Amino acid sequence: MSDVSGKLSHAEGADMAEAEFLAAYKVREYPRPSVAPDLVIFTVLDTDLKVLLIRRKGHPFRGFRALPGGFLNVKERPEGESHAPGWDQGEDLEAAAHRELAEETGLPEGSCYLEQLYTFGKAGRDPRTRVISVAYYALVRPTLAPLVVAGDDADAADWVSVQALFDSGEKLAFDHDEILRMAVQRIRGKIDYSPIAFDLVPDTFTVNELREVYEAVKGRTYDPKTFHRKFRRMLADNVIQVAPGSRITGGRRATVYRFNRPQAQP
Amino acid sequence: MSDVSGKLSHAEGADMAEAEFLAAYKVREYPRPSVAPDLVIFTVLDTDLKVLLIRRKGHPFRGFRALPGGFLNVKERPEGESHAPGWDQGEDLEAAAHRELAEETGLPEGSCYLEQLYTFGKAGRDPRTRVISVAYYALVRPTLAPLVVAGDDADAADWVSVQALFDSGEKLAFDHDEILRMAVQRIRGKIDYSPIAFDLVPDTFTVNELREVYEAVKGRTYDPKTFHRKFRRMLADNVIQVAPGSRITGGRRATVYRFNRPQAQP
DNA sequence: TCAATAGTGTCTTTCAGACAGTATATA
DNA sequence: TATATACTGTCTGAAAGACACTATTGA
Repeated sequence: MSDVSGKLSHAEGADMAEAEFLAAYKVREYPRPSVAPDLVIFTVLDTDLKVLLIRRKGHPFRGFRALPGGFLNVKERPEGESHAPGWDQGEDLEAAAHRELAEETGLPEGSCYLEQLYTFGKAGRDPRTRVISVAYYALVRPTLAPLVVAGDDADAADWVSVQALFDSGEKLAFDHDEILRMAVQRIRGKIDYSPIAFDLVPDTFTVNELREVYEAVKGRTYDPKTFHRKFRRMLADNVIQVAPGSRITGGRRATVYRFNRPQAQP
Repeated sequence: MSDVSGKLSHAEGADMAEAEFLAAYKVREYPRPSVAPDLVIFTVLDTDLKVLLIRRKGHPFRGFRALPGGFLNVKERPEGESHAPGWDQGEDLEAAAHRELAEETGLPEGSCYLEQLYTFGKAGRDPRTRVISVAYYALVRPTLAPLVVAGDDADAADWVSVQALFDSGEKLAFDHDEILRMAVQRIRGKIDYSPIAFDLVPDTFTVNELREVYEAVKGRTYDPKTFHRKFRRMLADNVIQVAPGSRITGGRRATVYRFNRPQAQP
């Protein structure tokens, strides 16, 4: 059940050396699906969680809003045996998601947090052809959000309030409602035990700015004092550091902080 | 970037009604990957977390252990326009995972917990052809585990101790080490805030049996009294109920309980 | 009676939510 | 000085870890 030998029978394959086997291997001719990385791109603007949506100009779901997405670039195996093994199979799935993110937002690669969400593979979810959608979610800092190209007319991308969208009952294209709901659920859960909130504030931020991000994501208020205590714990644990300078917004001068991004340990 | 119109130009598509568009739609001829549901099937036997592995009989990775898996059945669109829309695109991705699970274990569908884990899509992860692996993990009750066919010779499946496997440094086929590690990490995290432990005990169980499952999954011990308190809270919250009967294992008679599976709310 | 398991009570720490009040800036 | 924002201290309750002890059964 788990082995596939293409046009080689199992017995033949088992008696050959690996390099020989691979050189002789032919892809089975069964139909394959398209694989599409779709993106749920979030930011927080005006203490409100927003998602980047495009308006579909063609069928199907013409006129509906949709999540931006694209297709995974796959390369076929070259005919000559000389190329195998180690031939170029195309781009990594994650690289495709990063590429799409950069194309859709116009932001440089690596400027946003990106993580895989879930893979959606119901038959018929795209009426044109069989498509497996690997959904990713991305977090864009509010300082970068206004730079996102809001309307090169190929696909006019807009920041849409998630709450307003849910309240309106507007239906998205394909199964994108389901994808969006799952993404919101994911970040609401994840913000409690991982530092994703720091990818939704500017590089330096005040306590209240961080609190407002929590409130926007969770869709509820936090007691400022209780939040301050959580903040002080993070400071004590060296998760955040005091940054130079300060900020003022109508009252007392506020300390600004910086997230102490943990170094990748090798 | 996000729209695909196959062999129809964008402008043509935009001026047609949806049914017409779909009838005229032709699949673009770009290469596609295979999509493979791979399974990380866990059980707990002798207070030890086990995973079901097969031994590969053919290239590549001949002789290595691997996770069981298969391929998603995809149907191509019929040529005649009469069939569109609503033609059969093949099986749902999740259905493919359930099917594979039933095939690999010999257990009836629906007898195990199954959940999507992550999608692995590095180029070159399968040297034969481009494969996107959608990994799922499954939980098999210890009462069912011995029924799993341990050696129909196509792919001799075995319950392997996860800890022993990690300690041995044995390398699995493909990127299955990475998949297994992520699956273990997932259930270790998830057991703390969701009722997956109840899918790793018999239908009725004692407090200590449930504790042993936690210990096996988390790879650490729990203070029996502290665990008992957690258990009493679940009883108070009606998460579990006292079941008829009792069990005895060499000492005092133990009460048996049943998980009060929450009904799916419509 | 002994061994083995089942089950309970209490202390301590940690953390979150909910409360009122002080400090410092602009206008 | 008035007002808006930044920041602090304390009480309470929920839950987890770590401790010693009692209860019931089979051998």
